[in-house]
Amino acid sequence: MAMRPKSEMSPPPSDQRDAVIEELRKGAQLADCLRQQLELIPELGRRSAALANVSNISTALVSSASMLESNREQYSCSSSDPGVAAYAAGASGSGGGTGARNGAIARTRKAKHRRGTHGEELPIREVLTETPENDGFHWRKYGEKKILNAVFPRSYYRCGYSDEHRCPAKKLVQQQNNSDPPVFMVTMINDHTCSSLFPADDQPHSSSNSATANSQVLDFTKASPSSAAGVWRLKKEEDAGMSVTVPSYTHDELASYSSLPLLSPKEWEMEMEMKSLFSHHSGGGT
DNA sequence: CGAATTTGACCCTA
DNA sequence: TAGGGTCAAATTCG
Repeated sequence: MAMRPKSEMSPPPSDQRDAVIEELRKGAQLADCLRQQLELIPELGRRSAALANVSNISTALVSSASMLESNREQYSCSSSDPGVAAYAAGASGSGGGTGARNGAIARTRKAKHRRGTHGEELPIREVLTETPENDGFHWRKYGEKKILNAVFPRSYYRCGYSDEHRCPAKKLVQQQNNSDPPVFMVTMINDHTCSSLFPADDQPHSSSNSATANSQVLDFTKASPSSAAGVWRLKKEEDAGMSVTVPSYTHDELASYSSLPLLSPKEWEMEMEMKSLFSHHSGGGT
């Protein structure tokens, strides 16, 4: 959204884009079928890992489709005012539905604020997710702030390896609504420079149980119950001996949560990683 | 006991 | 001056 000026984007022809969207949808449906099959795996650890992977694939596909759709809407819309888009985002963004206009203002101001010390643009990605922690990285919370016109506080995380590896990656997590499960807006700031520096067995919390081969995906690092509902839900399900199913959603489901484009490039990257993983040793683990 | 989280204060920007 | 972002001491947790 705030990644590049629209003028720099060169959208594919609409019919071609529709075809791509259709293919992505099919992929998401197939992933869903695969997930149902994976539910039958008896071993909890394996099943959890596989389900998480499939869910990531599904989410990536859905997000990509919605991203394309969102672009189509942008190009078909004559408005070039970024504030209009920000307003649309804020209108459904703040859970109580209050203060949409002010929310838009805050967002605009924030976007300006998020620059490097020398005024350079920071790489920012916004992702809607039910599992804000489930992105495969180790995060350390360094702050929480009640945001004006937002029902829920915003949590501030930085890469857990920011000190050791000088990783500049940061993440802002804000709960969007009070639905079950709640949806979080995750804003990623800066890319990880440490991602290749910590193998699975280097993770401080080996919560990856038996699924060590995929533990980068399953690195549910600790987080406060108040700010990471996804985590407590996962833990709850584990405690109850249930399968850990990271939820995936259809575009319509996600669209009902927010009108924001559902960007998840990180998950896209993860999917690419997984594809290469599967191609190297199909089956991954054992 | 070390690591992670919480939380109020402080700083910076618009 | 208001509001968002960060720091750091205190607290909690494993």
